[in-house]
Amino acid sequence: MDKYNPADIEAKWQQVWQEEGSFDVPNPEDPAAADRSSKSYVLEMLPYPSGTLHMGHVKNYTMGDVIARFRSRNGFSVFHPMGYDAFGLNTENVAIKTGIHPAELTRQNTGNINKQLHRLGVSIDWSRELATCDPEYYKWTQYFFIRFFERGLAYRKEAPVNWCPSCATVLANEQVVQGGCERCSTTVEQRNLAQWFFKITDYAERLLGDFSLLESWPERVITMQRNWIGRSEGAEVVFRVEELDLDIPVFTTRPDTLFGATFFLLAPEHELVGVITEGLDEAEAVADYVAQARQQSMVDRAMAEREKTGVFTGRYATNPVNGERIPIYVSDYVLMEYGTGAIMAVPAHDQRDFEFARKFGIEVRVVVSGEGAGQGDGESLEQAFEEDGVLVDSGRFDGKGNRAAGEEITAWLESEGKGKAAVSYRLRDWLLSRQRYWGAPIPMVYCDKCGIVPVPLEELPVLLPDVDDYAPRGQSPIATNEDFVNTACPQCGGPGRRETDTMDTFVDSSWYFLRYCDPHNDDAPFDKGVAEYWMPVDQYIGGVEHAVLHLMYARFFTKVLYDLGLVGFQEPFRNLFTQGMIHYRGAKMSKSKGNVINPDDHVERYGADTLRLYILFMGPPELDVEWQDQGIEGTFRFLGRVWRLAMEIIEKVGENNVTGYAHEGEAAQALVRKCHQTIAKVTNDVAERFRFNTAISAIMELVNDAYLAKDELFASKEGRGVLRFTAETVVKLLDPFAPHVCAELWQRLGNDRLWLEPWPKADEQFLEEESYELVLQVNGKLRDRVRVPASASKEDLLAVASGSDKVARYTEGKEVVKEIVVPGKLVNLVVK
RNA sequence: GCCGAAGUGGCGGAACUGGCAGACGCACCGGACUCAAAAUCCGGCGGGGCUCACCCCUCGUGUGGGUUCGACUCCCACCUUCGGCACCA
Repeated sequence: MDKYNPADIEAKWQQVWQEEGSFDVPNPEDPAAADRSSKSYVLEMLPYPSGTLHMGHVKNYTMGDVIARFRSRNGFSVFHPMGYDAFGLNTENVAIKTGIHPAELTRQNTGNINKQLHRLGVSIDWSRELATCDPEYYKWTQYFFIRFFERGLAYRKEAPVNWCPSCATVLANEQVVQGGCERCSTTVEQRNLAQWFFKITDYAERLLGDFSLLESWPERVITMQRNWIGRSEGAEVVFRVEELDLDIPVFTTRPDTLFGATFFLLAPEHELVGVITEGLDEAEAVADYVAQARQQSMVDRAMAEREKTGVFTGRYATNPVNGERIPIYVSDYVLMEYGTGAIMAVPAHDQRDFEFARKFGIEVRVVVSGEGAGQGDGESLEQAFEEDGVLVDSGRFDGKGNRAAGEEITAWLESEGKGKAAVSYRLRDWLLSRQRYWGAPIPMVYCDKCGIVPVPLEELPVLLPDVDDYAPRGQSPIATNEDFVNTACPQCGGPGRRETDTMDTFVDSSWYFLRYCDPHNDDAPFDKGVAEYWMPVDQYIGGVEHAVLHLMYARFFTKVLYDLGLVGFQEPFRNLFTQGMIHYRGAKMSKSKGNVINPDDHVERYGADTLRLYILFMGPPELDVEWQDQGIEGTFRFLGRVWRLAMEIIEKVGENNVTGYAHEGEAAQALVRKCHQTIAKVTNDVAERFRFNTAISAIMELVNDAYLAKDELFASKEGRGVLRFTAETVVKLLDPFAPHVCAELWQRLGNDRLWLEPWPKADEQFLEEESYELVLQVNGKLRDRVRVPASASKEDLLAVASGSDKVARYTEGKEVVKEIVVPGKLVNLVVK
């Protein structure tokens, strides 16, 4: 008997798949007329080519491959493409260090990943492979940028932005994690810079509302996006500055507390700070405070525990509900980026305002009275009362519930022209310009006469020029390339200067799933009809770390494309699965912790099939799991066991000995039944639940049963038929997980291409057992088990129960007060 | 502080709709094969107790309560771990 030798087997089948293009799917001739019901777009998040794949990638692509292969064998036309998120800082930083051109590094890295994916046996349509750094790709990224610009969805403005001093570039809000840079953790600084933004805030409402269009997304991802968008309902209320002809609007979620406003606050960056203090004695102190506030980092400013600071402006505002004059202060706990940058302060009912008022000796006036802490006056209050209650000291709204009163007050203000209901979002616009080299150039030209002018669409792509030095200096390295920078204004033909910033790589990855549909199209980013045919992605798989980054950006992009009439759907990913991470030695794998496991080593030692199988067998795919060095040994042993079982059957049964299967005899019948039960379980686990770990364990059980029964079964003709059927079933079921060894065994069993073979179907008649083990309980405690025929009636079961000696031992001399009979399961006698 | 997920043998995990807790795998122990070892095949493997190899009893799914004939599963409170948000008005 040949030994199980994964190296030979895997190379052999990978070559077949590559030469035959086994997983390539052509676009339909007439996409509009084509039947979409049998297509399935299976997609894993595309890799960033930073050298080699790590275990997280292996898990990601193996899971996707199992689903793709499973669906394919279930009759779906599976669309399973692959590409590379090839622009970006990692590559650029390596380029700076080594002096090798980023394009060359990318070529090496993508080539390497391509090889690794082939070695893992992932079933991909390689004819659609793409890299986002190819001009044929980023041409269309630039094209979208211009279309966004024309719609007013891409704009340039000067604003305080996040600056990472280590990466020497600005970052989007989503890329700042706990005050640090997402990539390098360096503390992010605030700088006032002119930058390009996408107006994602215009889509806040749709990004929230369209969750209803999704079929199956993890609840926590939706929650994370909800939190990130941070929608708050409330009111915009206008306060008038005394003596000046100035109205300042504020946003509040608590219009019910308006009568308790005892002061007014402006953010230090508020444009009216200078205006209202002009000519006053307080002007200097205010200016000092503002300057101080500006120097603070965003992290420091965002600390909730910090003591409140502020300064009086010398001006007063008029409260629109009661005409009261309240002092205007400037304080850094008011954020310019949220709401209107100004707030009304109600110290009795907002903890932050309360702290400020106590420090500055401002009146605390209770206007909502509630249970417990809500009793008492402002003087005795120890902290703000933020709960619901009844309004007091609020004019004609006294005695009303605060929630309802809030709505009435808002309506009243609206009729007076002093306010209106309003919604505010935490979400900020997406800052997409980067002062770095390795990205798609922003296709814009600055002209002294015409201003900002987009490059004409027919002149795209704006190619990324070569430079000598990629080191970041606060502006993109391409700014030093005069040939690139100097150009003619597309509008007036006069001298113009090109934009030298490049795009955030998240722009590139916001539409790649569309390009796969039509990757070689030179005339358009994609053919609308073809995209309509394949899209949306039926199953998207990736890491949860992209919950508010890639996944939200891609949703936004798709909605804009929908509005532009380029696609007919509003959500790109119908179903999302987020995989858990693989930990090693108690921590997530990272180079800095030195606990990285290289997949290549394991492929070399055990083969791709073993690695794939182990990674899925470790635990439920959505949970974080711990890599165990000895664990993989077990899966390798299992594949060896499968191999020996199949080979023994091939040798002893012969290729065409018995084609069907009979099931005379108890052992034969039991094994046939087990085969069908396993088919049913594996099918359900893979299709409905993505529970690959239990699917694999079910196959292991079948193999174990076959080992125990085989010596007896080899003796008879029926037995041999059953064994052949068992071997074929195991191979068919294991194929999505371990495709190479299964393809090989399938061939040795005398068949052809396994990946074209229909998925097996469980025969109902074998699923039902003829008898089962009935559990007998007394007062809910297990006392006996008895085998009973499946057809037994409730009465029969009761009779069995009372016939049991063990049960009798516990019911003796007691009164049976209740009999619970669950056919198929148990009988429970309740006694007193 | 708010929101969410998770806590089961020595370990990873199973038990899908409340019904035999611990499937499957790892580790460990024993047996077969062998001159021997490895590999392989077979068996055992939560704790405690007993008239201790057979059988039987009892406790046991983070902690404390509750609902139920019956709870790993449902409800309440708490503890721990992980993740998200957090001076967002």
